[in-house]
Amino acid sequence: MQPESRTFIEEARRAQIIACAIEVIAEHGYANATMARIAKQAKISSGVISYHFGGKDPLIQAVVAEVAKLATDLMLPRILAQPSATEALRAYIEGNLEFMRLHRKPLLALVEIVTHAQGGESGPGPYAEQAEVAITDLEKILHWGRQAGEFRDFHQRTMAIAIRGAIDAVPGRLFHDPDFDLDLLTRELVATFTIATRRQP
Amino acid sequence: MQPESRTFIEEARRAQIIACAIEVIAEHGYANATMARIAKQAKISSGVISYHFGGKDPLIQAVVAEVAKLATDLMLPRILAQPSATEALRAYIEGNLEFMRLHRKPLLALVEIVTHAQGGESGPGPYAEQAEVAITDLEKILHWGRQAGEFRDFHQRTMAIAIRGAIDAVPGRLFHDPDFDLDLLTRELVATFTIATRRQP
DNA sequence: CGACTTTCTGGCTGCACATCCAAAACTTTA
DNA sequence: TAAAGTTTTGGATGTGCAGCCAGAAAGTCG
Repeated sequence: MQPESRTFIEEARRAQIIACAIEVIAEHGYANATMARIAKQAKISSGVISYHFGGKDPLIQAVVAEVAKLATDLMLPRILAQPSATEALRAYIEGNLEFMRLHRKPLLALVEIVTHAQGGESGPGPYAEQAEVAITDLEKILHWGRQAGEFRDFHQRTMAIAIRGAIDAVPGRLFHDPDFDLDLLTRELVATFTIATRRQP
Repeated sequence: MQPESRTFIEEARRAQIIACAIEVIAEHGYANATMARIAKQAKISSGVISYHFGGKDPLIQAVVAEVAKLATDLMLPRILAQPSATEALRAYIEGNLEFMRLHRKPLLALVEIVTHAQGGESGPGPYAEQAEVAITDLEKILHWGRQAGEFRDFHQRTMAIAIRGAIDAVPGRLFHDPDFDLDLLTRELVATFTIATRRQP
């Protein structure tokens, strides 16, 4: 069913259920996020979720789409506005960490889903592609900097993996230590990778 | 029951079951690693596992202990043998990636367990401490380099998080892309963090 | 107001799983 | 070899879950 053809009630319910799913997953972890629990959070019967989404998997997918949209909307414009690759890299790192500050719970929910969800058997997992895209996008910035002569001669893919790895490690820290100094962390990460990528004297 | 007081059969069974658990978890993922499946892999009845380990949780703990021991035995001597912090950091990164090469399956199993296991509710999770220790150990190397004047003036904890994040991102890549060039990755990661940490001219 | 559609409820069903257990098979001891 | 101990089997039990459905409630339109 397309968004345009949805009732007002339909839209409201979907939004409410997605919000409650995010809340429950972020607070109690993916494994404890049962249909019943999400329904209880929304103060509705669990059948309603099946009615509007068709099952648990589609609901989870909707949550992922929602959070991914939030993140893209926040970060993409910032990155594209930069005049140089060095500044784009800075904006990339800052944007990621800013998102963690502004949307803690949605981010935690996303991380829970991406790390815990799996589509039967050892296969790539349903969100491997998402991770791959994140790496490739970052590689584009690095490529830009290499072309422009701003960066030193490193292996793009490895550098992309290192940077994303460092960023992806933050939610876990944030989760277990809420008093984490994100500003400090942001400054230090930007400094570290600016030094690590720049053309050496 | 202490290791010394265990029968020959007891020891053999425990080792066999742990090996099979590693195999199953690494090949099929934590979620698909049921008692029945591990038992089938070992060609025994599932009751035997309960008999020797007392349940699933203790088995998983035993697996973690086993792999952690493997890793420590490989890496610690290498790191302690280095004459400078810079070389210790190199040995740390190389040791970690060498471990991934030599013990792919045990490592995958460990990662699966650490990311998927959880002890009810949102609490710290049973292996949060393990991760914390890994960070703290790395901080010791960084502290050494700072004291010795080899490294620049960065925030130790953030740098430790970045380095571990980069290393921890590798298993995921390795898992979905077995033809990954680990040698290249190792060289590049060492180069990147050597540059990122060294005293700037 | 009625017919009709959309939305919701609460409980039922079936499945996958860890755990438990009684008895069988095996091993050690005397 | 018999008795006592250990190990293994295979199935029974109970739990927690997603999905399903019959009917109730709420909303819409002539």
